[in-house]
Amino acid sequence: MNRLFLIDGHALVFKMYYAFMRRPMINSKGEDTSILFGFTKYLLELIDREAPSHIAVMFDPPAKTFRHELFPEYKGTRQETPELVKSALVPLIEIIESLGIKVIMRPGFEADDVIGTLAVQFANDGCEVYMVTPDKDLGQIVDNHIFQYKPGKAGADNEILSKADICAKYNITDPKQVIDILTLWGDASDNVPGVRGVGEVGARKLIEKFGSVANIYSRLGELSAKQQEAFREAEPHIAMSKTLVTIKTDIDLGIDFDSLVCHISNSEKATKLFTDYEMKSLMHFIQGSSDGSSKKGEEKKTIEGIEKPVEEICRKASATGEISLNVSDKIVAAIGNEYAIASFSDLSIRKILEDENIAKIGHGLKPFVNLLSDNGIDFKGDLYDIEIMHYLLNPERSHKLDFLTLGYLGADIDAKDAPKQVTVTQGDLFSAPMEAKVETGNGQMRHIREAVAAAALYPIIRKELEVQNMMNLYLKIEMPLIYVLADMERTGVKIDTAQLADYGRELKMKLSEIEDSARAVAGMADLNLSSPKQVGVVIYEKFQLNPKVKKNIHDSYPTDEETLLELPKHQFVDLLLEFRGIKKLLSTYIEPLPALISPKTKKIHTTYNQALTATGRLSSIKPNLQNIPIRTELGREIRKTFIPSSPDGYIVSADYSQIELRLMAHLSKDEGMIADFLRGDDIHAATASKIFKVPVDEVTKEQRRRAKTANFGIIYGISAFGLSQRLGIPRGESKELIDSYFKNFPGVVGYINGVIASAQKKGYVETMFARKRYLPDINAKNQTIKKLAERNAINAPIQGSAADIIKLAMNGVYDRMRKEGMKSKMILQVHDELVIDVVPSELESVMKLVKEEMEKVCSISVPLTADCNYGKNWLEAH
DNA sequence: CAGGCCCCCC
DNA sequence: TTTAGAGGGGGCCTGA
Repeated sequence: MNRLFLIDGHALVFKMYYAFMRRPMINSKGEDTSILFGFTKYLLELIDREAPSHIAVMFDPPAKTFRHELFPEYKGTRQETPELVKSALVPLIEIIESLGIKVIMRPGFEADDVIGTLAVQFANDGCEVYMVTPDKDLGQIVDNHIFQYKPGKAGADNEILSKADICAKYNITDPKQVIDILTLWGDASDNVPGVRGVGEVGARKLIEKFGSVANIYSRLGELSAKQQEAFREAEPHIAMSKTLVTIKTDIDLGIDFDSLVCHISNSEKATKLFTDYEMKSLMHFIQGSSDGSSKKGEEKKTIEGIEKPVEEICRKASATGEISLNVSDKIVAAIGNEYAIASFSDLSIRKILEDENIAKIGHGLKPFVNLLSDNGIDFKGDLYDIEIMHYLLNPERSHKLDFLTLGYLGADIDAKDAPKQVTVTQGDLFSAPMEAKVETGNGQMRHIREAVAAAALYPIIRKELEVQNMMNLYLKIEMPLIYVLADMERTGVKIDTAQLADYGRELKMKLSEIEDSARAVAGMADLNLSSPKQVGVVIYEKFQLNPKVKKNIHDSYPTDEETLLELPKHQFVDLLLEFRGIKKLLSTYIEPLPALISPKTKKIHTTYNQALTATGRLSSIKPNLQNIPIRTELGREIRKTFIPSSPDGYIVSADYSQIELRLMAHLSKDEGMIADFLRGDDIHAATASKIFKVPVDEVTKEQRRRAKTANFGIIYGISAFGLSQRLGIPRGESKELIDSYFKNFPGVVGYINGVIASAQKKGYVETMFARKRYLPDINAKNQTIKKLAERNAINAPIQGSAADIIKLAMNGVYDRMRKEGMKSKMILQVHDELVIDVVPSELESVMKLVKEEMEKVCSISVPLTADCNYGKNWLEAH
C-alpha cells in the first residue's frame, strides 16, 4: 500500500511561527532560525514516524490566485505575512528540495487546491493520501482513501481524520457538506462573504437540518423572518462564496506519481544547509550509512546509562575530578555514561560531594546544594550548571534540560520507545549506546537520565562558552554566585508575623469599608470591585465619565490606573483606586507571606532564579522579595515587618548610588557626565543645570524632576512621546528637552548610535563582562519591532553590566564574611541593593566590609559608590 | 489553566 | 492619529 503525504507548507510555516514566537531559536549569527528548524524537524520526524512512500510540500504562490480574480477583496490564506515568515520561505524551500522532497507551487492556485487535486488524482485502493494541514477547508476532500492529518499543538499527538471523523465533527453525512458550511459561515480571515448573522455554529445547524445551501434557498419559508432577510441579502453573492471556499480538484498539474517518491537524500547540499543554519540536532536524520558529513577523525558516538556500584563511580570521580549529579530523595551520580544511585547517608558519595577538588556537573545545581545542606552534607567544589551555562550562551532561549538534550544531543530525554541509537556529533566522553535502563514514566529513571544528560551536555556547552569567550563570566560571576544564592535562600528572612497580622486585619477592615461605600455609590449591592469588566461598566455606562471611551478588543473598558486618573474626579473612581491599592497589598504581600514561613526556621525563604532575565539580573519568586513596597505610606509598613533574626540585631542595607547612570557615563565616555560624577554633584541637578542652562544652585525642583526622568529615559531608550507621557508635558516640550539633552551630552549620542550599529552588525550586544543579549529584530522592517530592539540594545549593556557588578560584589561580600568568620548573613539582593541580617557585635565591621566590597568590584571612569545604612528593620535601614 | 491586566520593585 | 511610544521583573484574577 502506497502512502502519499501532501503537506500544506504555508499552514505549517505559520504553525512554526506561532510555536516559536515566545522562545525563538537564534543561531550564533543572531539569525532567527525558528521556522527553518521547526518546519524541517516536523517534516523529518513525520517521515520517520509515518514512513510515507510518496511525499510533496505545497506552497501558495506569491502572486494572486483565481480567487482574487473572482473577488478582488479576497484576502487569500493570510491577511498579512510577518517578516519572519516571508524571509524564511526561500531558504526553507531550498532545504526541502535539498532533501529530495518535491516542492509544488502553481501560479493562480493556492496550496490547498494543489493538495486537493493531487489527493483526488492519486487516491485509490492501492494508495492512501494524507493531507497534512490544520485548516478545516480540506476536510471537504476527505474520502475513503483520503485523510486529513492535523498536526498536534505543542506536544500533542497528530490527529488523523477519516471520512467518518469529519462527518461526526460537523454533524454531516458527506464531507462535501463542509463546503456548504463554509459558504454560509463565510470566512472572516479570508474575507469571504457568508450570510449575515450566521456563524460557525449556526452554519453547522442549518446544514445539519437542510443538507445543503441549495435546499435552504428552496425551503426559505422554514426560516425566521430575520434569517430569511439575511439569506435574501446574501443571494447575489452566495454562488461566488461557494466557489471561493471550494477546493479545486481538477487543476492540470501534470505531475507524475513516481516523481513524488519519498527517499530522503543524503546530499552534500542538505548537509551544508543544515550546517549553515546550525540545525545540528537534525543532522542525524540525514546521515545515512554513507555518512556524508563526518568530519575527519570524529567518530560517531552514542550515549547510555549503565548502573555501577557507588564505590566504583566514586573512585572514578576521584580520578577524573568531575561528577555529574541529580539530587532528589536519592543522589544519582554519573560519570560519563555510567551512574550509581546513592542515599544521603552513603559515606563514599559524601566524601566526593564534600571534596572541593571534584567539580560538580548538573542541571540546576542550586536546589541540590540546598537539599544536600539540609541533609548535613557540605557541598564543595566547582559547579558546572548546564542551565546557567546555557543561559549565558543565549539568555532568552529555553534552558530546560529536555530542550537542551534534544537540541545538542538529538536525544529525547522522555522517549517512550526503546531508546534509539542517538548520534552525538560533539563531545567525546562517551562511547557506549544509551540502553535499556532508560524507561519512562518512572521518576527515578528521569533522575538518572538527567544526571547522564548533564554529563553529556557539559563538554559541549563548555566548549561553546569557551569559543565565545564567556567562560570567564561563568567562572568569576555565575559559578560562585550559585553558592552565595543557595546560602541566602537557606538563611531566609525573619518576619514580624504578629505585626504583619495586625496590619493585615487593619487593611482588611479598611477594604471592606471601601467596598461597601463603592457599592453604595454605584447602587449595586453585588458589584465585584475586582472585576475590571464590571467596574468599567459602572464608570463609563452608569456614570458616563468619558463618553468618548472605546472598548478594547475584549469588549471591556480600560480601567487601568493611568486612564482612571485622567477622568473627571468622581467618588467612585477614588474609591476604586484606593480599593485596588489596598487589595494589592493584602493579596500580594500580606496574605501570602505567613504561608511561606518555614515551620522549621520560622523564616521566609525566597527562591532566586539565576537563569531567567534577558539582561542578567536575578529574579525572585515565592515570594518575590524584589518588589516589596517602599514608595507609598501604606506599602512601607510591610517593610517594617522584615526584621533581624536576633532581637538585638540589625538590618543593614547597602545600595549602589545611581549605578546605571554611572555606567552610562562610563560606557558613553561622555566628558560632561563623567565630570559631573567626579565632582560628586547631585547628578540630576547637574543634568538639569546643563539642559535648562541654569546654574546648579538655581535648579528648581521641577527642573530636577524633569532631568531625572530624562536620565532614566536615556537609559531605557527614550522617545519624545514616552517622555512627554512620563512628565505630563506636551510633545514639543519633551522633544526640546531631549534635543537639549543630546546637545549637552554628545557622548551619549555616540554611545546610542554605536551600540545600535554594533548590534546591527553582530546581532547581539554585550555587557562589560561579556554577557550577551541577542537582538534578532534589530534589522526588522517593522519599525515598532526594530525600535524595541534598539531600546534593548541601548539598555541591555547598562542594566546587564550593573547586574554583573552587583553579582561580583555579592561573591566578594560572601567570601569575606566567611573568611572573617562572621555570623551575620546576607539575605536579600534587590538589583542594586544588598541586605544583611547582622548580629549586634558585627554591625560596624559588616557595614565597612560591604561598602568596600561593593565599591572595589571594578574601576570605571566614575566613582562606583555604595551607600550603607542600618536599622531595626528593613525600612529603617534605608 | 492561560492570558490579560494591573501594579509592586529596581 | 495611536492601545506603539522607556528597560527589566512577578502575581492575581477572570473567564473559558
